Amino acid sequence: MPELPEVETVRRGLANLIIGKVVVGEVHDTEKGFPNTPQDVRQFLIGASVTDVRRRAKVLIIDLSTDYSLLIHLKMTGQLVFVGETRFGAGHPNDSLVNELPDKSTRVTLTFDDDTKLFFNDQRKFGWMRLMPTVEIANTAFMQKVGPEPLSTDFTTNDFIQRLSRRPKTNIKAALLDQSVVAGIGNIYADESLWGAKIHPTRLVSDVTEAEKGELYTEMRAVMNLAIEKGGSSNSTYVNAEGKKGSYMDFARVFRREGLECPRCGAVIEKSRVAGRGTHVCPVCQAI
DNA sequence: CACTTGACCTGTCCGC
DNA sequence: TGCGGACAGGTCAAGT
Repeated sequence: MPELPEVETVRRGLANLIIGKVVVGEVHDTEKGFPNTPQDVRQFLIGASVTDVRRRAKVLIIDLSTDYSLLIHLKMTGQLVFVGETRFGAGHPNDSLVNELPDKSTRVTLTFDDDTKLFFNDQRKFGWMRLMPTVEIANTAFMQKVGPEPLSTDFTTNDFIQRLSRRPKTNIKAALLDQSVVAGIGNIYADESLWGAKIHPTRLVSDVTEAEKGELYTEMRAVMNLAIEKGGSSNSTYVNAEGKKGSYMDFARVFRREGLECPRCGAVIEKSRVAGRGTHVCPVCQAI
C-alpha cells in the first residue's frame, strides 16, 4: 500500500476514528515489529489517550497524552485496520472483519476504551511500530535526513531543482525515490510523475534540463494531489480505516499498464527494471 | 565519497 | 498439479 498518498489516507481515516480514545490494551508478538519493553508499554501507552494523528513522509505518528508517540512505518505490505462499532454506525465496511482479525499477519493489536480495535497487519514483516517520546522524533536519523513534503507550500520548484542537483550522477528515477531529496515518493508515483513530465527514468539527473525538472515538479505534485483525492492505490480487497478503497489505479497512466496503449500517444507501454524496481515507460513520450 | 546492489520476509503468479 | 524462480507499493547495510 504505502506511499505518501496511501499513508495520508490512513492518517485521515485514523484521525476521524481514534482521536480522543484511550488505549486500554496492547498485544504484540514480534520484537522486530514492536521493540518496546512491556514496562514502557505499561507506562506510556496503556491508559494514554490519542491526542493527534500526524504524518511525516511515509511515517505515521500517533501522539499520546503521555507525551509519547507511536511511530508506524507500513513499508511494503503493512496495514492498519480499524474494527468495531464506529461513529459511522453499523454497516461499516470493516464490520465483517470482526471475526477475521487478528490473523497470522497481525503484529500488534491495540484495544480502545470503547472496545474498538486497531490491528497492525504486515505480511512481509518489513514494517514497524515503536513508542518514543514525542520530542525525540525530530532527532531520529530518518527525520534528520528526510527531504521536504512535496505538497508543502514552502516547497518550490527551485527547491526541487536544487535538491535534485545533489544527486547529479544517478538516474532521475533513483533520485525521485531517494527520500532525502523529497519525501513520500515511491515506485508507483515515481513512474506516474516521470510519464507526466515526459522524462525517461534512466536519464541522469545532470542530463535532465531545468525546464524538464520544473515539469517534473508540477507533475509530481499533480499526481500526489490526485492520488490523495482518490484515496491512494490499492490492488487488493483491503479496505482502509474509513472503509474506503483507494481508486488511483483506475487513473494510472503507465504503472502496471505494460502492453497497453499510452493514453497520450497510443504507443505500447513497456516494463523494465530501473533502480532495482519494476519501471513502466512510454517509449515514445519518454524518449531517452 | 557517490552510487548500486543485496538483504530483510512471505505470498503469489508464471513457466516448465 | 508440482516445483523453481521472479517479483511485490520500502529502506538500510554492505558492496563496488
